Amino acid sequence: MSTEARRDVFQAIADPTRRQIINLIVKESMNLNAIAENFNISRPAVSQHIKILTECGIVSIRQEGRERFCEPKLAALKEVSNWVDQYRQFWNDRFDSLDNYLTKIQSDNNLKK
Amino acid sequence: MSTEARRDVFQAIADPTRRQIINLIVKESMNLNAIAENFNISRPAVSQHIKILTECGIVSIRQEGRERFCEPKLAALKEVSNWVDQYRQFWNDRFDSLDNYLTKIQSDNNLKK
DNA sequence: TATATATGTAAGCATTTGGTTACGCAAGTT
DNA sequence: AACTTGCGTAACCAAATGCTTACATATATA
Repeated sequence: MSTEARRDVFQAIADPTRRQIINLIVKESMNLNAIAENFNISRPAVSQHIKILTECGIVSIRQEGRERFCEPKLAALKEVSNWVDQYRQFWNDRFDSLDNYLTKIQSDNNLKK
Repeated sequence: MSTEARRDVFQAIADPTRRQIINLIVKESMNLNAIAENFNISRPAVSQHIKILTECGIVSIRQEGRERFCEPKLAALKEVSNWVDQYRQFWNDRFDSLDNYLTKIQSDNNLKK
């Protein structure tokens, strides 16, 4: 994790631990120690994951006394949703079952030219 | 990219170059050199990206003489689609506009307990 | 057959990533 | 005031990532 970098939602969700963190706090807002209890990694490691999630807008922090509660801001996942949605047709159409839909798409493209 | 590792769809799409490759070949099946022409990185670098995409099932190769055409198998993105879909409600519901839907979810959870 | 083309792969390298331990500090508690 | 709790961050480290160049191999083509 180290210092910093350009944070990106796709990169943020690439890590399985971070996906698990999202899945945890979506059920219930949790403070950092509570989150860390669910993993075998150290508390600072979790803290760094949270930092990444915060930096790319997937998580927001609500301070409450000395505790910091993590809340998901899942609208940040819209970017991923939009990206993947543009390809949805390619596995939903009737050619899917024939396992040759790609060839079909290919020939469609050729027709357009 | 290096040698090998446990390939994962989420990790595969984390790289912007790989997302661009997907976007290229979905329009038209292309061989490796044709793909590489679209990037400023070397041909072997593209080859390694293709390898990763192949290993996690997003791309398949159709050999044709000495050329190898890359075709997308976008059903592999289903995993991403399913993952992100489970959170879709959290940015589609009416609380979204109030920007406090998370608080709502939180209180819902509390009620259930 | 000799050459050109299309590609894979190994080796090397700088950077990033994900983890650790050690420490510091603010906010509660005694 | 002294102690405990919750957390951030720095320093360090091993492994992974993304790239390069160099080379090998298979398939056309002249």
